[in-house]
Amino acid sequence: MINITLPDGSVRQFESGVTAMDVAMSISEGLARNVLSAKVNGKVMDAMRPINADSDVQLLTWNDDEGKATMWHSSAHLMAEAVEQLYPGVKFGIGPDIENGFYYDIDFGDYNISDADFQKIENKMLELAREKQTYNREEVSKSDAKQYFTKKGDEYKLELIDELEDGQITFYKSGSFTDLCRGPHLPDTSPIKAVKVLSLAGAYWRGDEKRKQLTRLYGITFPKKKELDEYLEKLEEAKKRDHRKLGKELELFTFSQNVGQGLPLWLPNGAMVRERLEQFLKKVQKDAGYYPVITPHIGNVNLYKTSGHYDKYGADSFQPIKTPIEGEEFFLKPMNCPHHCEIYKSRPVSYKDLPLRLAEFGTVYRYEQSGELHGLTRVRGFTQDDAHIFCTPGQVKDEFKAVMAIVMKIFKALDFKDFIVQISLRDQEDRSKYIGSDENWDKAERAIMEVAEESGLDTIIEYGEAAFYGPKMDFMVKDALGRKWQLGTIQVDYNLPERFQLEYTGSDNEKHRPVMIHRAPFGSMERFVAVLIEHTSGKFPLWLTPEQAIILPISEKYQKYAEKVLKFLNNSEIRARIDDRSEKTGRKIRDAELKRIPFMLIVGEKEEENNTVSVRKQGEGDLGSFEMQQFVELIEKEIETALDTN
RNA sequence: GCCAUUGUAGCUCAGGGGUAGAGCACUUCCUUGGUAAGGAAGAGGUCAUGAGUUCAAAUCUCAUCAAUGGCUCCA
Repeated sequence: MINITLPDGSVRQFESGVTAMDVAMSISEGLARNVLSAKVNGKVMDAMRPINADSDVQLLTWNDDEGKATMWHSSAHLMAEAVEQLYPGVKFGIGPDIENGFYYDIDFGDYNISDADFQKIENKMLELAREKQTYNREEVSKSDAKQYFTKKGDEYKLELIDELEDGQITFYKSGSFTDLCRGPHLPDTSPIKAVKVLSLAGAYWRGDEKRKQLTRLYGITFPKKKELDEYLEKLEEAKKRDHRKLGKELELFTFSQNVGQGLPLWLPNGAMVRERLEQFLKKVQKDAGYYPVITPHIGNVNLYKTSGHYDKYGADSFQPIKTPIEGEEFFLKPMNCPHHCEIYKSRPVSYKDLPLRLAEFGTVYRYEQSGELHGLTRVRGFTQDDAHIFCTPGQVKDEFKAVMAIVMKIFKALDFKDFIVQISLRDQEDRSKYIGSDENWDKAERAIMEVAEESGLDTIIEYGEAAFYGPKMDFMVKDALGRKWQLGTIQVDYNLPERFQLEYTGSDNEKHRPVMIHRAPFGSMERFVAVLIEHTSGKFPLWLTPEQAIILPISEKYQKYAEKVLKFLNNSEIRARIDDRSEKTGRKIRDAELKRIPFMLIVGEKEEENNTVSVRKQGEGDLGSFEMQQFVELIEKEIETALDTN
């Protein structure tokens, strides 16, 4: 007999070889029906795997993330089986579960699959799922595994097997499909009641663009049809918050083929939002001891040879522009740091001048691959809220912390709560991607790790994500569709000061090398505004929004009074306008609501008599009657609360 | 850059080898209306661009450009 400990601490005795499913059955049949897999001593495995020793067992259902993962991974196998039956001879890459569903990378050979095939695949999957196919685990020797896939002619699986150790290889069979797989899987296909093949995309085998491109089929499954419908509806809702859609509707920005791909044109509304963000940060930076600088949009090629950008990115940049007579070459600047280094060098620096903080909203141009461009989040010309802090090695930590405080201040002012702090370090295996000595890198990485530790923020570490000149701390947020984007970034750099031979005179009267901190709290104005649009679905905070209030006269008779109200608001620095169209009030309200104007001031006979305004808040409705000064105070208070970041 | 899909009025979209369609937006007129669409009339398009097939191309073919979903990349 063995002891099985359940999550509530209770212990039950079973014969050795009991399965998690048996355990579930002993509790209730209903529970057993919902079990997808089980966590045994912290490891997720098949509910049908025998347990031979005392163990902690947690039964996993659709309510557990791991349970969902099991279901989706099994669904990937089901989709593969359906595809194999419909298109015999296809070969399979990998088919994992992902955050929302699963995918399978498939080599369809000559067949040109398109989304017209989805329905057919879905129907086949449902048909197979109804057969209640069991997922059978089988341990196989390396040679048997290779023999199976050699016979099948699946070179992708053979490549995967080659990298596995003999004795560690398992197959899972379900219906007519056998896959090389670690598991775990569902007991059988019966929980899969609703399926959707979502999209298809090319995906390089093993993520290597030099290798063959397979077709990646994305899908998702649910135990209930209703849940699938809800999921699809949620996706539709998310699309409504897409910044590209809202950017058009609210007239924030646009693109023109005549200007060029990835080169955003900011419309007046968008420019107003962006300018206010810039003003906000400028004030914060002024208080934090930054000096503004301004540098040109191009720089001599030699500047980038010095910085190392030329070697690293020269071939993948917009190519240099040349002077007609001398033939001198200039790059559109892809970064502001080389220019700022030259500013540092413009005069001798004493340790008393440090930290020197040079800030610039610098527009940079990068040649991004055409397939990568995406609304305002990935563009070819964008403005960084850049600054470079030159300091002594001893000042690095305090400066780094001060920058983090600025990032937090901004996130708080804009109510960004959902962000990930990522520490991006060197690739542990391949160091050829980086410039600078190991010693400098170690110093920089250590500094960031220490600051992160002391900050108490939850951080994740990603190896291989560092910039080529130094490690960084990135602030990541998700967009409406769950895609992750990097916004703010703070980078510690010992390398560029060396390349540019930056120096300061210390108190010992000797020359020393400063350390550079690159930082951009917003990251890029374009990307930040994009994410802000999606997070607020276009309802910008009151202090940012282009129009804070709109005055809606009930009829032309109250136009004069409306003008009086407007004048009062303008004198109080409130951005407002009158909707003087010959439309009914209901219509004016509807249009203002759709334009996300925070406050609607309805004025008619009543208001004119009492010298008041009727206030309606966007998305909330009627707030009642206010005196003008009262309304101004309402707005001022809301802004003050939002910007009170201390 | 690669794979797939798409490109018709300012926007959202229907249509489809034989004279270009709708709703909204826009303009004018009527209406002066109290918390999410008042009414009428009008104007607006080389059907992304270029070539080819055809008596005839917005429609079929090819190329180019751009957009969308991914992959790779991201200083």
